[in-house]
Amino acid sequence: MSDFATLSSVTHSSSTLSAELTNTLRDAIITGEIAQGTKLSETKMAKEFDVSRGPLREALRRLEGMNLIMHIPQQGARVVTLSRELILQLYDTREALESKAVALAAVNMTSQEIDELHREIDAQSKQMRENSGAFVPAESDYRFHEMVVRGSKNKVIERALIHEIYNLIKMFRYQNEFANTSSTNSLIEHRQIVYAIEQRDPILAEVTMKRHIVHARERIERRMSAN
Amino acid sequence: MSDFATLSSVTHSSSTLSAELTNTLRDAIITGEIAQGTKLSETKMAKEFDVSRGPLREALRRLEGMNLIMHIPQQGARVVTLSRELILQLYDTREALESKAVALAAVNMTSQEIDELHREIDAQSKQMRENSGAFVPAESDYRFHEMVVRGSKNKVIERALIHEIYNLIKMFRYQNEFANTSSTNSLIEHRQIVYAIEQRDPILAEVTMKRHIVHARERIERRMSAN
DNA sequence: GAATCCATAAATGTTGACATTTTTCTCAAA
DNA sequence: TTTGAGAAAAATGTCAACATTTATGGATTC
Repeated sequence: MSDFATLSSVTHSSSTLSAELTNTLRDAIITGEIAQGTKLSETKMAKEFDVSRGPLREALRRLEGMNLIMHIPQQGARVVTLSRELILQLYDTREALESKAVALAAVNMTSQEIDELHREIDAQSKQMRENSGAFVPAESDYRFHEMVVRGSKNKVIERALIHEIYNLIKMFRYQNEFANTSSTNSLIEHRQIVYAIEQRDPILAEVTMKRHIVHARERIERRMSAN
Repeated sequence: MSDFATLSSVTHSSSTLSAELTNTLRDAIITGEIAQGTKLSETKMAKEFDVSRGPLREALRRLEGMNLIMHIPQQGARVVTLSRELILQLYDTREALESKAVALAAVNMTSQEIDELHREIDAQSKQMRENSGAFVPAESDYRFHEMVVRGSKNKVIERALIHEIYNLIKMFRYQNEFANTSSTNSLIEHRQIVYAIEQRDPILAEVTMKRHIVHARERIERRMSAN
């Protein structure tokens, strides 16, 4: 555990202390600064972050809602452990939600939003030409997928993915280099997805997205030994 | 609002006060005892339930994670309002998640679990023959769908549905008689779903479940005027 | 009569202390 | 050495009071 109060200084100020703590702890968990499986002692953390236990406990309840920690009454909270099983289940869930999201996006996105998608994958293309390494940068990949999800205009799907799935996937990718967004294939698939949206073809969009995520899942399953 | 502490006496005791409060408030919101859009005043509720604001606030953070309330910093929490838009988005989300769940269930369910599914729909069949009213009882319908979801063995999908989707759908159905599980068609569709699982045919199971939920969605969309 | 400002009231955010449960450590006995 | 009981320590659960922000209401002005 050591001293994970270090990140707190960098955190942008939110409206309430509890909300700030939530963001700080979320980031510390995603990056692994607080390791998987760590017991989150309220008393120790309250001292480290120099806050009282009230707001801290509220932040823990929120992180529980994000699937980032598990809480057992009378025993406390632990950071989630990313087992091979959980990762694959996350990708199955993502496949279901995000393929539906892109089908809706094909109907509901504005042409302006589609333009933004183009700009994002053009940037990806440029970065991959410049850097010899054939990887879509993680941040850009997240932006792309979040733009699609927001384009669905479905707040329930949006919240489920962004609030409860993506954080865990980010955590996994941040802490496992081999999980990174991979080859030029991803960029090609991104182009296919945008094409389907542009054609206002929800079925094509859904199939294309499904394949994109299944590919990612397969890549991960292959590279992951037992865990 | 009036006196929504009445239900608290019926609540089964959980391990912590905060967890009890969460369940009590969840039920009160689902039944409409606390009406949609109601401002949830911490001070008033603390008095009514005779608890301090600490555990109450933690319960509110959890209900927020269940999509049952919305919280605005420095302003407080309100019970969610079930707009026509939100209901349809819930059903779209459910369609995506539950059709994936049943596909997984077709692969992962034990034959013992499938037997339980049979018992449940047999009970539904019996109840519909006895009561002239051609409705699948809501509680039995929930049990059926939850058994399927658990059968997927995917904890992420299970939590998303049970924790964040079903509560809102229960709330909608409880507060709108017209939203009830409808005709004999539902029972037939349940039988088709069990058949597909029994055949270990994930694709058939997925298509069948998707149709089942789309039908429910269409029924609701028809019966709902603007909102 | 409507709008604005200020004082008051009330609500949310935060804190530190108390209560109860769980964990840890010590010491004795098998 | 290992096991078990019991006391001590530490952790989680809960409460009541304080701080700060937001909402309310009446008086004043236009």
